[in-house]
Amino acid sequence: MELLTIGAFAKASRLSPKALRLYDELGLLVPARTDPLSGYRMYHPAQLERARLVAGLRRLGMPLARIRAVCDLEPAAAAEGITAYWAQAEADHSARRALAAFLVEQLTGKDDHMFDVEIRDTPGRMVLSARRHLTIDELSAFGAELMLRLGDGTVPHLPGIEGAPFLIFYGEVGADSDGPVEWCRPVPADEAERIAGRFPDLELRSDPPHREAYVRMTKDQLDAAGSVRALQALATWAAEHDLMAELVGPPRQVFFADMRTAAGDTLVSDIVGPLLPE
Amino acid sequence: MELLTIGAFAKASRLSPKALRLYDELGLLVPARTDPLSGYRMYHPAQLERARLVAGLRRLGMPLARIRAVCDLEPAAAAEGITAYWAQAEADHSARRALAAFLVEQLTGKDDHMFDVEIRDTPGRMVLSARRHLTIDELSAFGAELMLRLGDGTVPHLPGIEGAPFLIFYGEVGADSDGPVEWCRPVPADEAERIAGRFPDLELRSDPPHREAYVRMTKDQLDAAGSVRALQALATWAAEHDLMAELVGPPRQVFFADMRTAAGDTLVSDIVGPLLPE
DNA sequence: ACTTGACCTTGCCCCTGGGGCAGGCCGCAC
DNA sequence: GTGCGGCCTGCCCCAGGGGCAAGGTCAAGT
Repeated sequence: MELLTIGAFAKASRLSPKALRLYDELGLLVPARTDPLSGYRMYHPAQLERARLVAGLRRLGMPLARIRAVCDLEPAAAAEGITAYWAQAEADHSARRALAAFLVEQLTGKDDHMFDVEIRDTPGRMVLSARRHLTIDELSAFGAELMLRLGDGTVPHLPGIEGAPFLIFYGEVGADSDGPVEWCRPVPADEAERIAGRFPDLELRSDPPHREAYVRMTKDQLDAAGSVRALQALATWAAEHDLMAELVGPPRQVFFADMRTAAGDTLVSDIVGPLLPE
Repeated sequence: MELLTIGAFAKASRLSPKALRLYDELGLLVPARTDPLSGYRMYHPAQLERARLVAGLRRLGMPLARIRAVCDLEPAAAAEGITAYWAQAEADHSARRALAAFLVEQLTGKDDHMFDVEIRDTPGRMVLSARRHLTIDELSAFGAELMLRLGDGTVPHLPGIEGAPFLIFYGEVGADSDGPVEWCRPVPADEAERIAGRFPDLELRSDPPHREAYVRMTKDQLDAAGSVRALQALATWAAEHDLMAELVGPPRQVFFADMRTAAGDTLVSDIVGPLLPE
């Protein structure tokens, strides 16, 4: 039951001596004894268990700092830590899988539809809004519930496109990224205070007037890939028209038709890039 | 249709200016024009397409060198390149998934069976061997075919464990790693030449005498996780007995029972770590 | 004509997780 | 003693940028 030199321990643990020196320096896997004169590191065979765990976690791609945290837990908690890490890794991987499919589809040119970008001036108006962290799955459910509560019979709406409810994407929204997003429902200015009193969980604020570029989308186009392509079309359009500096603020999505009852090829929503006013 | 500054192009492509400068330097995405006096980089809107492809591939984790190769292909070939890259990423990911499950299982202690390590001296003998690159799926099929050709009725075998066919793992073997491995079938020395003449695709060589440590495994234990744990047990044993320096050479697996007909709890195979003789 | 502020440039150091090498000890066998 | 192999520290290197500093540019406002 003697101690092992770094080389022998490296062989037994399938870690490199270099890595073992690094882990020593970081306090992640400290040799049982270090000769004060020669500096030789000596490891105890019982340290193999931890060394193998470290090696395994590194092969999973876990950063050393997190490995240290996991290793300092009891086995059951460590297992949970690994499970949690791996769940995140799975989520990241499936996001990348979707991206890979998107890129391949773009390149094979299966969907070379060009979006038409339009421009319009949107007046300032009061909105009732709710800001949340939501993934893409929760997004439409939350929106539907909100629009039900704020339906035409309950709350009067402004005429035209500026009366349509919209969504502001302050951050990326995907299967595992969650915004934040803000659902907004325009309300007539003269009744805004009264209406807001009936919805204490919603914020009343004003959305300033601005110009905006938008792409009109059918219901079928409104999947994740379609939204990305619409946003790209907006950016391309702005770049071509020397308007990138004016393209400011988080993107929006305006819903002007009922998503549940619309046919697939019906225009239902605008993907919007706010521009500086004039 | 003016040119864009690096900042505007960065916004439109969702790449950072820093990354764009790097890609310029690497020749991956060279600005349409670089002012020779000021050094200002100016990008054409049409370059957005390539920039977005680069950004997407980076998000997939593809290295810049490979991105350059992919981007310089025609779209169809580039799509194939991405598909190939992603297939590898999927394979890596599922290997890591298996490892994560293994580590969690180890920590939750569901299988805390301790292997007994034994030691024996194996005499030198002649072997007929075939060396191949095989994944874990192909391994047993190839072995079964070989053993059928070299069955007892066809080729005489040595008595005892040293007559059993064995496998040498020169490299890791998994779902996506493929060795190489070498199947070996011991043959009597005095008939070796004659037998070898009948199998021109097999190599006749001598396996030198050596001492070896081994773990005896039941059929049920012989999955990937079990083999890993057996190899770990060998290394732990060697470490505890101050024999790491003697534990040399690639690991082996000796098959002394018929894998197809054996019951799950029958001892069928030894996982072997060759030691230096004496 | 100036100033101001936003934007751009290069250059440097930082990060992770090591690999590889140089120069210098250590320890063991002969 | 004298190799030889193993071990030590220290240094530079990699990808793929982030961040900051010092300084040049550009366009708009005064």
